[in-house]
Amino acid sequence: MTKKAATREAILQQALALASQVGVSGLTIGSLAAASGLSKSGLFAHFGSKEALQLAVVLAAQQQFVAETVQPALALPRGMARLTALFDGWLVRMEQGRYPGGCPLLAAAYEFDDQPGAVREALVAGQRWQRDTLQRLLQQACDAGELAADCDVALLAFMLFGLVQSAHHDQQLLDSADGMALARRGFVRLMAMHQAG
Amino acid sequence: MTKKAATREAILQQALALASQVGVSGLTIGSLAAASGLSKSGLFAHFGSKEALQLAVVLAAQQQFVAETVQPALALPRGMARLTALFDGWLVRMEQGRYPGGCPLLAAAYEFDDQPGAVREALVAGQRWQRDTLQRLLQQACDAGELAADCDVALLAFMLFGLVQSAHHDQQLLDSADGMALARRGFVRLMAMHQAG
DNA sequence: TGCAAAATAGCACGATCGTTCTATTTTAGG
DNA sequence: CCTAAAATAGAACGATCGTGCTATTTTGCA
Repeated sequence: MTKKAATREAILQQALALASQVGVSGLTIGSLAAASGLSKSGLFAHFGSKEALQLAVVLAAQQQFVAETVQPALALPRGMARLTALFDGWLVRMEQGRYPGGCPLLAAAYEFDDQPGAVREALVAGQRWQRDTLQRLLQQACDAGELAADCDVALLAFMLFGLVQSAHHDQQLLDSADGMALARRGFVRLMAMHQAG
Repeated sequence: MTKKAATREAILQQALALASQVGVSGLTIGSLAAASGLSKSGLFAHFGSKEALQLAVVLAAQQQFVAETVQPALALPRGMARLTALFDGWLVRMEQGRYPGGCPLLAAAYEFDDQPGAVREALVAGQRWQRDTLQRLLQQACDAGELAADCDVALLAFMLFGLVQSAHHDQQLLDSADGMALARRGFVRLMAMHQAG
């Protein structure tokens, strides 16, 4: 019983690395089986369908992001400390190349935005949660008096997410690390612009 | 001789619509042939290989973007007028759903960032040009005294591109038109922040 | 340690992929 | 209008796709 879960976990790790390079929809039972050292049918039995596999991959990516980047930030005190940790952890995560071919979730958003189904639903839910989290942390910084009380948290969350996307784009397509520095400068500037007082 | 070009153009239009939904790498000779009313081999003869087809699709998308959004903006006087026209035209373009499944070029950036070849090269070149253009227009606004002389045009271009990506993301994945309004508010705020004087 | 159960392999299937070849239709120029 | 050339269709190829089915191996428990 524990073997199945362990194998499944190993498959999903391989799948995440592979999906970051060829996309979640570019994943193939055959190639993933070869990468995992399993037979096609042996791997297939773990999921039952390709869509179930894709869904499992997306959920695994989301859980890893939360566990490795969001949770550590939430351990810090509310306000700018927590907010900065989340944003910077996000950038560090992609800077260090957590996945060889870029963030699988950002890529999947583009792949599945026109493909109705469980995968798309999971991506939407994850994205909503992420945006809400960002917004909540911004609001906490306002409440703590570290950001202006009247600042537009929805807009700020929107712009911070834009910084992350631009940084990802620069790193993955343009092979330029400048994006990270630009994103950090953008963050500092946005925060300074909405400082309390 | 003119027939071939016309058919090729028609194919590429179909291909752009299709690629915006399934991605440039999700394009299939068979499905594209069916959508174009041609036979598989008839269509294939126009390009010679799948990679050549993908490259043609990307180049067509780039040319359309330049012709339909960049050129009109360049017709306006330098400075904020031209810059605003470019940014707003960009948003209007996606707001109106120029392609049914979102911008094929943004999606292709995620698909091909790990796939070396001519397609990736074309995407990189196009992206570099676009970023340079944005930066140039920002610099013109500085030179015209409409933006602060010392403002960081590289960072501003980076952030404006982030706004566009966030808006696209919200519209395509979250089915939310709010992203457009947020992007416009972000633009206004960024410009106000760097106003001269 | 032996045995039911769980996990995996092997094989086959229809479908579709990109591509090549040859035949047929359609086009444009003399 | 006729005809060489251009454009398209049709059929076939090996490969790979996702997915069933049945055997075989491996596991955990009595």
